Amino acid sequence: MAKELKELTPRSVSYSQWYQDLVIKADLAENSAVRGCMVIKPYGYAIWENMQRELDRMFKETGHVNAYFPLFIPKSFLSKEADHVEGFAKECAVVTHYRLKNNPDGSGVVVDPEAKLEEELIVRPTSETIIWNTYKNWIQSYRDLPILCNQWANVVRWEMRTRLFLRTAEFLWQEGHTAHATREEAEEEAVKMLHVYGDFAENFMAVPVHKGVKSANERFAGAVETYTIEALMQDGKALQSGTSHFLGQNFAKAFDVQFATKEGGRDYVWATSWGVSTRLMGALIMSHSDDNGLVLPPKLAPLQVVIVPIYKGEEQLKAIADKVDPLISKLKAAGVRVKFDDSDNKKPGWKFAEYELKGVPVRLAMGLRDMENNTVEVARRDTLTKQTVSFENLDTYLINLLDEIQQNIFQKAFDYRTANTRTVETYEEFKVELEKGGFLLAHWDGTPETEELIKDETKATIRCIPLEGDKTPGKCMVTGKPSAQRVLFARAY
RNA sequence: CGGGGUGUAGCGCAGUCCGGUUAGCGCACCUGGUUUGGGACCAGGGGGUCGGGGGUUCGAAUCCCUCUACCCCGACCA
Repeated sequence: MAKELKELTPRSVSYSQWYQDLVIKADLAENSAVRGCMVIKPYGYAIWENMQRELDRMFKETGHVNAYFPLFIPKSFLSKEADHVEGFAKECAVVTHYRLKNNPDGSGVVVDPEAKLEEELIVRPTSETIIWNTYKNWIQSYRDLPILCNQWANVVRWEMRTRLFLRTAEFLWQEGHTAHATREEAEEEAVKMLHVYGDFAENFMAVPVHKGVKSANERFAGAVETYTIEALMQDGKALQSGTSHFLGQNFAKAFDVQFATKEGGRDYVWATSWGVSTRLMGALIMSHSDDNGLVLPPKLAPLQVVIVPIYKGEEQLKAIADKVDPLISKLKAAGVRVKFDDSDNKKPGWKFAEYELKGVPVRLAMGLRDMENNTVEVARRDTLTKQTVSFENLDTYLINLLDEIQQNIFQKAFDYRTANTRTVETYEEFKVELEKGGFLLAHWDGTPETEELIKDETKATIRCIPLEGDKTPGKCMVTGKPSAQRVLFARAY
């Protein structure tokens, strides 16, 4: 009975329902009173904070600094870069007034028609325009370059159809915006940040990603080149998990940002921007979790080890607490996030199920039997296995185990991706294989028309032109025209 | 924005077709007791504008209109 309350829809029944159930039941987020906007709950936010902390560290290690730019963007700014406005205009929230007043009929408040803004403000869908308008004032000479700023912010893109974390009208992200004196330096920056994202995804989220270049159709509005990391979810669909853009001089020209070169000339500044969002939460959930709940990689889990005492009466609980206390101190000193759950209003079995649902990597159970034998029961979330382990040097054992779990989770995801990445030669074969899900490596003639045709007929898109791997040329599977290398196709979120 | 579905206590649902005393059940919650190695049990208790508004009727959770939110499938996008 009670079991059904927490039970998730199995992935085999409905993957999207499973995802929805999991986000809600693991207490990560919920829908809000505002359509399309979510409330990120403390447990979900704790995971996001762990992501932020690590990414922020990586950004700073690569020379970046944080700053903050306004939420509102003058409407006129957006229209300065033609492709950019084209890409975002359809999903912008607009502020038109700055005051409310009491409705004369007493039914609450209404917008005061007299408080109309001189120029309407856009709620940022991304900040390139306001930032380049600002950078214009910061940059006079090559000596002012590079500028390597990042901001942690919220953005709004008015979406028709939303899904918790994967696509919401408002989301949290970071956006890096850099300005450089040379084309080469900006291109290097864009690629460097792509690799930072790739490292983060693989080493912290334990999500293997393909790094590559977007085709023209999929490129960021206003970019010269868009780099992407693409992950594969358990249902065989791809998820774009982070992008890094080489913006060329497009924004510098739109906002007239020029600088005095070393050689005494004048040139437009070269730019990049790059971002990852709370969508990463979706990637994390859909990469590892199972029908019992979340599976979190130890490096991002808010709680890494939970200790559940099994006892009768106060004395036994006290004895167990005294026994594990030094262990907890040692683990904490080693930086392990550990909790001793001595709450008395839930039975051990309930706690076991709950911590499984929440994806805590390691659970220890300790009762009278263990006290007598100087052992503890260690349960792994990733494999759902249990083992009785000696209490001696348990801290070292657990620290190693967390490492092993991190590795294992990555390896599982990696093997899944390998098993679901196939090379196809013909368009017929492509259509057949596509139905099985996963990534398909195929030759493409490089034209937007062919990509569009494939998308219309199969719903598959080019996720990226991989930077690594097989670079052998061939012939386009659709047109037979020359292809420089195989590209990565999939149906995507 | 099109097609379909759902909205009844904090959560999950029954009741709606065929209108009729006081709207039920499970979980959760509160009190007391017994329990504690995989979601404990007994007894007692509290909690509802039946998604909102309007209409039909002597009478509406139930019938009609309308709005709204969420979910699924499409079109569009991170």
